[in-house]
Amino acid sequence: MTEIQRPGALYQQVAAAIREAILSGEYEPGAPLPSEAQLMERYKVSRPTVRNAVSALRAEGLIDVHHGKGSFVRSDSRPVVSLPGYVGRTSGGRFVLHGVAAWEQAEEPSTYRTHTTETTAHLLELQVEEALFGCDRLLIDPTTGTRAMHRTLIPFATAEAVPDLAEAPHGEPATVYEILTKAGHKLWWSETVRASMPLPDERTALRLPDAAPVLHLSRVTCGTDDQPLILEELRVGADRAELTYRITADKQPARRARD
Amino acid sequence: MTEIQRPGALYQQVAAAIREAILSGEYEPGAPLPSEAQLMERYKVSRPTVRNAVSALRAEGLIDVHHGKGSFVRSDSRPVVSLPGYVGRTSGGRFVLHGVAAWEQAEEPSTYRTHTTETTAHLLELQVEEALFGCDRLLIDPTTGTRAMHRTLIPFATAEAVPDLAEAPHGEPATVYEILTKAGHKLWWSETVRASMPLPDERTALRLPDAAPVLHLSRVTCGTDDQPLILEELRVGADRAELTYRITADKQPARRARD
DNA sequence: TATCATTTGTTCGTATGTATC
DNA sequence: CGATACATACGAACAAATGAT
Repeated sequence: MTEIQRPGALYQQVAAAIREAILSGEYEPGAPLPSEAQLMERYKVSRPTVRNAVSALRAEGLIDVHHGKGSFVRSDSRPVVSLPGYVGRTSGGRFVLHGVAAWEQAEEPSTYRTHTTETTAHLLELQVEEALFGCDRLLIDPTTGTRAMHRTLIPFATAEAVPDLAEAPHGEPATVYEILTKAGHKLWWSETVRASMPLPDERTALRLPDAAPVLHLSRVTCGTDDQPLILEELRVGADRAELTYRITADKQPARRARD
Repeated sequence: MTEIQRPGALYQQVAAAIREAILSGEYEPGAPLPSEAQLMERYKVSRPTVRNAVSALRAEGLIDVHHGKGSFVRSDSRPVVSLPGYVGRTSGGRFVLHGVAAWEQAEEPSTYRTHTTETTAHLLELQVEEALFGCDRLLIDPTTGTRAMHRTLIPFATAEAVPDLAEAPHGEPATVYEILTKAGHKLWWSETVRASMPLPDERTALRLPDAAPVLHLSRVTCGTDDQPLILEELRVGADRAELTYRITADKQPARRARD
C-alpha cells in the first residue's frame, strides 16, 4: 500500500503513484489499470479525484481509456511508419507525395482558395493574407492503416508564371513537380518539421488516440530563381509516424540493416 | 446568444462554441475568455461542465489558463527557434551540439550507465537492454530562453574500440566527434524526428505550457564501417522550436531571405 | 502593508447515462 | 438481462493566486 501524502494536490499524488507504477513496469504495457472504484478504495479518495488523476495520465499519453472497459497502459512501441525526409535528393521532380509509404487517397482531393497564414507566408516568403490555391488530400497507408492529411499550396504568382499549372490546378504533387520541371525550373527544396496538438476535426480525420501530437512536415520547393514556388504540407499522427533524414553527404552509405 | 444544443455532451458543446469563437477571431489572440462564472451564466451550465469544456480547450492548446487571473487565447505565433537539421553536411566532425542556436549549459552534465530501449536499440542497431554510457545536458538559448534536453548515448562497443572516448567518457559532442575522427573514422549520420507529450519532469525542465508536444531529434553517427557509433538526442518543446532541413543537393542555394 | 473581491484550483458528494461483456 | 466500468452533470465548499483597494 503506497501511502499518498507527498506534494501538492491529491489527484497529482495519485497520478504520480500510478505513473511510477507504470514507468517501473509494475503495470505492464497493455495491462489494465485498476478500475476507478478500486483506485478510490486503494488511495482513499473520491471519484472526482481519481478521475482527475486518470485524466492527467491520459494527457501524458501513458494510458488509453475505453468507455465501459477500463484503462490500459499504452504500449509505447516505435512508430509503425518511418517517413523518409527528402531534402538533399534531387532527381528531377519525380516525387510521389511524401514518402515511400504507398499512400492511397481516401477521398477525392478538394481544391479551394485561401490565404497565407503567418507560418505559410514565412515559408513561401510572402506577406500574410496573400492569395493561394489550396488542395487537400486524405491519405491512408493500407499496410499499416496510418492516415495523413496532405496539402498543396500554390501562390498566385506561381500559377500565373506557369500556365500549365493554372489549367490543371492541382494534380498530384508528382504531376505538379513535373509541370514545374517542364517549365524550365531546376527544383530544390527545404523541409521544416513542427509538432502540435490536433484540433478535434484533425483528431477525427487522422484517427488519433488521446494525447497524440501531430507532426507537420512542410516542404518548400524553389525554382531556378531561388524563389519559393509551392508548399507541400503533410500532417500525420506522431504516434504512428516518425520522420527520418538519411545521408547524402560525402559518402553514399550502404543501406542500413534493420529498416 | 449562441444556444447550446447540438451534438454529444454538454461540455463538448460549450467547448465547441468557445472554440469556434476563438478560431473565428471573435476572441482575439491574447484576449481573455469570460470567467468561469460568466460562462456558467452564458451557457446555463454548472461549473464542472464549464471547467470540463475549458479543460478540453487547454488540451488542444487553444488557450492558456492562469490561476487567479483567467483564461487567455493563445497566440499561435511561429516558433522562436528554428533549428537547422544537419543531415547532408559533412565537414569533418566539427559540430557543436545541435544547431546554430548558441546553447548554454544550464548545469553540469550528468553521466551514467543505462541500457538500450526499443527505440534506441533500433537506431543503434543493437539488441534491447544492451549497456550504454549516457550523458545528459540541460541547454538554454539565452537569446530566446528556449530550453532543450540533450543526451549522448555511447554503446560499450564504441567506447571499447576508441580508448580516448572511454577515458574522457563524455565531453561535449564536438569533442566526441573529434575523437572519433582522430580514431580514423569518416563520419556520416542520419537524423530521425519524433514527437510526444512530455512527462511531468520534462515539462518542468523544459518549462512547457499546456498541450505543448516535445520534438525528439535523434542523430545517429556512423563510422567508416557503416556501423552506428553514437546516438545524440535533443528534446525541445514544439511550441518554441521547429526543425528545418535545408538544401545540399545539386545546387547550393543562396541564403534564404527572411531567416 | 494589509485586506478584500475576483478567479481558478481542488475535493467532496450524488445521481444518471452509456458502453462493454 | 444484469453487472461492471467509464462518461456526464449538478451542487457545494474551501484553498490558493492575483490584482486592486
